[in-house]
Amino acid sequence: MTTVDIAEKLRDQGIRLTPQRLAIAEVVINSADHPTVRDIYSRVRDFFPYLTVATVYSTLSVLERAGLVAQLPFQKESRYDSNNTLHVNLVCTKCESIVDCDAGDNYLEKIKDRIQDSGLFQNKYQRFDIYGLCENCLKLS
Amino acid sequence: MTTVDIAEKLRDQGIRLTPQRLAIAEVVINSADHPTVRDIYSRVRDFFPYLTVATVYSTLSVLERAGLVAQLPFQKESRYDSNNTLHVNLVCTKCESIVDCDAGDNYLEKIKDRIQDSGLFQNKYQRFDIYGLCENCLKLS
DNA sequence: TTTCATGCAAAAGTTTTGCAACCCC
DNA sequence: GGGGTTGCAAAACTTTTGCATGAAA
Repeated sequence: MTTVDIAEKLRDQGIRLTPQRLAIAEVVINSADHPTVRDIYSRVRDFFPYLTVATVYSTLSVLERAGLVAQLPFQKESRYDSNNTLHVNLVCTKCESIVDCDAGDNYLEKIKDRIQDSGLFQNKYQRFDIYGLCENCLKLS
Repeated sequence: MTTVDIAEKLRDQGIRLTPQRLAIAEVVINSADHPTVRDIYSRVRDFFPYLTVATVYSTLSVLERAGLVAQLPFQKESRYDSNNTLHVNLVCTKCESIVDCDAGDNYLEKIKDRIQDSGLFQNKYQRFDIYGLCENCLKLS
């Protein structure tokens, strides 16, 4: 996604536009590796040497409330996902890589629909992780 | 599950049996509310006043490695799940309750099978959370 | 007897908070 | 100009670690 598109998205959501925010949003949205806060901090810091982690945390919570990114808490630290479609995260327990994966046949939609239709719960968003070994770690073992 | 059954399970897994471990395992396995470490600590402490949180953490990691419980990291703190079947966690964003739910039609099994069959990933275990409003919070709103 | 768990204390690491200066709208 | 954001520092909290004592096998 281009810088201009991201700026427009932020404005659409009523988020005040600052250079730091734009840079942070750009890094998270254009990273497919589900970066940690330290990853994001480190990548954005190349452009804003005075940036602090507090600003990164603050911005990420703004982006999350706007629905642009999702926080994925893990045991050690959170990862961030900018894919807001219904998908599965394939989490490698060895190298800690995370890859998005389509579940196929609209299975996830069907599960959510059924729960919604029961009237016992009102769905907002979801997280589906499958833990195991990624292709690369499989080869190495 | 009875104390005797739990003791047997621990022994089967080669876990050294201590009164503290048995009590912690019993609390987690017989709690359907997905307790936090502090919840577990507080419940077991009634019986073992000298118990420390370090022991609770240590025991939980042993139980997790044995596959008896699953850790669910959240933003604030982890919750513990003793349901090792393929299910969905309905997580209320208002009252923070977590209720297990069957997905129906073996959808989860089908999704996992497809990923496994692709040969690109080797499944171990999974976590599927749906966030939203629980029945009770829906009524109150 | 040997090995491992417990309790206690301290450390580590992530995330949050408070506040003054500054920038966006 | 007004209100929200940044940067800096410190605090809060969960989780981990080290080590001596004590209990399980």
